Amino acid sequence: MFSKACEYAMRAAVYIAKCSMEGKRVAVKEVAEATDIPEAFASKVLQRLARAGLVDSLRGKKGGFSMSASQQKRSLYEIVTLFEGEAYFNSCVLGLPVCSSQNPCPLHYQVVGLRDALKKSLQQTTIRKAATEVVDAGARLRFSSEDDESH
Amino acid sequence: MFSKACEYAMRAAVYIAKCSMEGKRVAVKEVAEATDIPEAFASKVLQRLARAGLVDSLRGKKGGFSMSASQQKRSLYEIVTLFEGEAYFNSCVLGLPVCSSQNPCPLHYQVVGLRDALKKSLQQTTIRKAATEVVDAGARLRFSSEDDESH
DNA sequence: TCATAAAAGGATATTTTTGTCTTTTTTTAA
DNA sequence: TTAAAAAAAGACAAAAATATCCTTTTATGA
Ligand code: FES
Ligand code: FES
Repeated sequence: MFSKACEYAMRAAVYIAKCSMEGKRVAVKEVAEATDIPEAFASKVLQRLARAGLVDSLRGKKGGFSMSASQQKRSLYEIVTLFEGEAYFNSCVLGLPVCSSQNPCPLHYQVVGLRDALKKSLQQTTIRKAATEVVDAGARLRFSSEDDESH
Repeated sequence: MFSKACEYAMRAAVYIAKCSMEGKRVAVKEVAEATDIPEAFASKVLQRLARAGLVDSLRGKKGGFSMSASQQKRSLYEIVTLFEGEAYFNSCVLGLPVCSSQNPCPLHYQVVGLRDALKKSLQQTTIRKAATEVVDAGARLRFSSEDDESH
């Protein structure tokens, strides 16, 4: 459905939002561990999110990543289009170069509604909302997030 | 959404079904042209469909690909799982190793319904039905399928 | 000032996907 | 029986995605 990079970006963003809600800035290393992303890859993904203005980054000792309130209000849709391309939710399921009701593929009317519903769902889901799911409902960002608490 | 191979497989299968409905066996070359798939790649994809029993293939002069009535009744879902793996419609959108209501990710309840709807839709859509769309409603399997008629 | 911690950036490596080419096998029909 | 046409099979090539490593820049605080 989504590329690894995109999945990683969503998991990482939600984790950073969660931390920011708790007033905590986080380093790549912690994000990577908390979300089960290879650390070096997480670094790349976060760079990209930072360049796109979806997260703030601060270099140097005591640096790390954080999200302001307004950044937390951005939608998961923005992350997906950043990593999958703007066209993602307008592309033909059968891979035809354009998707349109004028020239539909045989699956067009079957799936176009579902595709739009997914798009809307992601547009309406803020990063903050997803982070709240983690805090309030115990939703996971890695297989055994319980492991975090051990020390 | 789907890999190229999977998109190609669906387009090719629908085209072969259409031809078989017209009582015509088709060669890779024609399938490739009619569906805008690189010919050599189409050959690989069709081999795989044939090994899976979703299409019949006949070697030699006057050979080619065809689909029996029962093959035409197979669903597009079968093609997708063949190329994307059985787990495709049960996988976590955020890439977690398992998707379950027990251990949901923060998007689980948002998307699980849509994912299941897509699954059902593909399960209920036979290859024949998609081919009928092409014949009856003029649905496309390549950008300008009108070009076929020129000679 | 200097050691340390952290992100940024760049180069490289690995794996997967996509795509191509060549040879072999099978079938048909002249 | 032989030439031609077609799929099957295998090897190879190119591109993209994923992953890792190393160096540079920036900030902090001792
Ligand atoms: S044309 Fe294929 S999904 Fe719209
Ligand atoms: S757990 Fe992520 S979609 Fe079900």
